[in-house]
Amino acid sequence: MSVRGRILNAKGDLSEAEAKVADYILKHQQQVLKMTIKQLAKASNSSPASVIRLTKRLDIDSFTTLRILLSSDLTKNHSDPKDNADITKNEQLSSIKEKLLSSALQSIRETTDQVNEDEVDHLVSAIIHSQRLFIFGIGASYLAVENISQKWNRIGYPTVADNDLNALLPKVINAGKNDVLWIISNSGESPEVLLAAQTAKEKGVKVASLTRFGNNSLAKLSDISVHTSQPMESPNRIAATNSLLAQFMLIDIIFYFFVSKSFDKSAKALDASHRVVRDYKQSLLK
Amino acid sequence: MSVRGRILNAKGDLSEAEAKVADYILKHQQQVLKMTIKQLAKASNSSPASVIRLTKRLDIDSFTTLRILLSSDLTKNHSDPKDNADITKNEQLSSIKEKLLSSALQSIRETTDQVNEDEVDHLVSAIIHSQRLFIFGIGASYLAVENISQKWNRIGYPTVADNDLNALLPKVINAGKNDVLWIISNSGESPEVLLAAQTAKEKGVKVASLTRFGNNSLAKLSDISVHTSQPMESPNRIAATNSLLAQFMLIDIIFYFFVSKSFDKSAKALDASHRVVRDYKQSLLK
DNA sequence: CTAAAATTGAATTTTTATTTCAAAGGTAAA
DNA sequence: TTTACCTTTGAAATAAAAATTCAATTTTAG
Repeated sequence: MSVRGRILNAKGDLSEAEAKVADYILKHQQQVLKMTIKQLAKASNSSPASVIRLTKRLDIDSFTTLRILLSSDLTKNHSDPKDNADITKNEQLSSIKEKLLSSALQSIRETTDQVNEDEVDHLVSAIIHSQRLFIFGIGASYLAVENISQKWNRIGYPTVADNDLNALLPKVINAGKNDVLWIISNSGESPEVLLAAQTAKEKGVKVASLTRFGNNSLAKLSDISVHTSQPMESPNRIAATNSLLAQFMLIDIIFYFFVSKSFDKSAKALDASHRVVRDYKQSLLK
Repeated sequence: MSVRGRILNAKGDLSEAEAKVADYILKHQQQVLKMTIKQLAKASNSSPASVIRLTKRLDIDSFTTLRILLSSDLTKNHSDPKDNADITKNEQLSSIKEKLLSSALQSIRETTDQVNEDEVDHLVSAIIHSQRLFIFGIGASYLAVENISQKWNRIGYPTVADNDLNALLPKVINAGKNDVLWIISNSGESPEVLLAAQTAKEKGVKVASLTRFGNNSLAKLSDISVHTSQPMESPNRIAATNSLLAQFMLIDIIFYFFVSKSFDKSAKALDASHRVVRDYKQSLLK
């Protein structure tokens, strides 16, 4: 995993001094490459000991190794300077393409990079052992809800998808321990989704969430939480777009992991689904 | 210049001991990354002093820098050989991630690459000048329909989104020359979408389509057609997934081109939409 | 309010990088 | 052949950097 991914993943567990170092690294990756521990400690207002503690916490064996990883990351992600540029008036199509492509690639790469394997594992197990799977999300996140719903339906795990709290709550009230409610929310702060989560918890329904990275109320409330990468500082307009792609990427990863884990049942079902849809279309043509 | 390049360039000027170190580095780049000077000296049958003399001769300021350059070189030249592998039983999450990532990046890159600028231009003009925009798609493509609908709604162009022919046809029957029907279909061959296209054409409604690349009936029927890249020969299971990401990427490109072209109206509306949703959430919290 | 645990950076120790330097070997002119 | 003068080399010394220890301090839990 990349240094950036490691840092974002560990963010919650870092002490204050460690977090200062981590922030400095995120913001000055290029410079850190050429720094010694002492310099980095000074630049980030901490101490050499904290720098070392951070590297250990990131599961990197030495500061030297950290620099090597960082160098590799920077080469890999070497993204054009087009970064972070917002869309402007009367722009050329080619310029828009470049901007969107570079930020899309970055989002997708980073999201994949920082997938938390344990959480995905929990989520997949929870779904496999659940009786029913409820999925909830509003606004743009409802697209992710639909996507999840369609995918799991295709492998023989019927789901209940909602984007209306009034429709969801009665179902949740009557749900129980063997059910899972998976909530999608980019910010993790919409009152609607928080209410849904709270209600589910009170009924003993297992709550999973998919949010963007970083502290948010929904993730805190959830039993299981997975994350998309937080776009660096990409402008408002593009950010919304990237979060969708990132959500879809993450869903794909989770879905295919699920398929792989329940292969005998799921893969067969998936192939059968493709076949039945094709046959249906054939019959319509006659 | 890469470390390898530097060494080959300097080859003639190296002393015997320096050459031994240089050879060792060329043959064991990966290991050298993790070695100290002393270890490298021993492994190459020379001395620490010779190692340093070599780095200076290569015009590299320190051994630490040499390692950083080497790390970058290795990353740059490491190409991903994970093409076309399907998901199998009980696979590691990391392996699934790699497969999905590499095929996702490819789809998105290719789709962006082969955007037909003229067609996008036509489509954008048609929408700008239209009275009403109908969007239609079934199955997984309905996610793209919803995505388009939400995006244009946000900039003050209300849309009519459907995934049910029974709901769509009555609307199309009563539509006219100034309306646009945009149909999303990966294959471009579903009977439902072909029927929708035919009906619209008969009523003089302009038909746009978004399909995968290559000959397909829907594209032929359409007045305007845009394409996602045709996945090379990626296996069935992953292909479905990639086509969604590619559709979304293409939609983003078209959308932001649209925003850029109608900037004064759209950008303002977009920002206002973000604001009004935020305010609404604030009010719910009180 | 107190005891235990966690956090922190100064100081120290350990390790690594770099420089120095004397020995060894080579070369060319006398 | 001798001698003076390069060049190369690695052992040893030095300098620098990395990693650890530990006591002081803050935070947390009871």
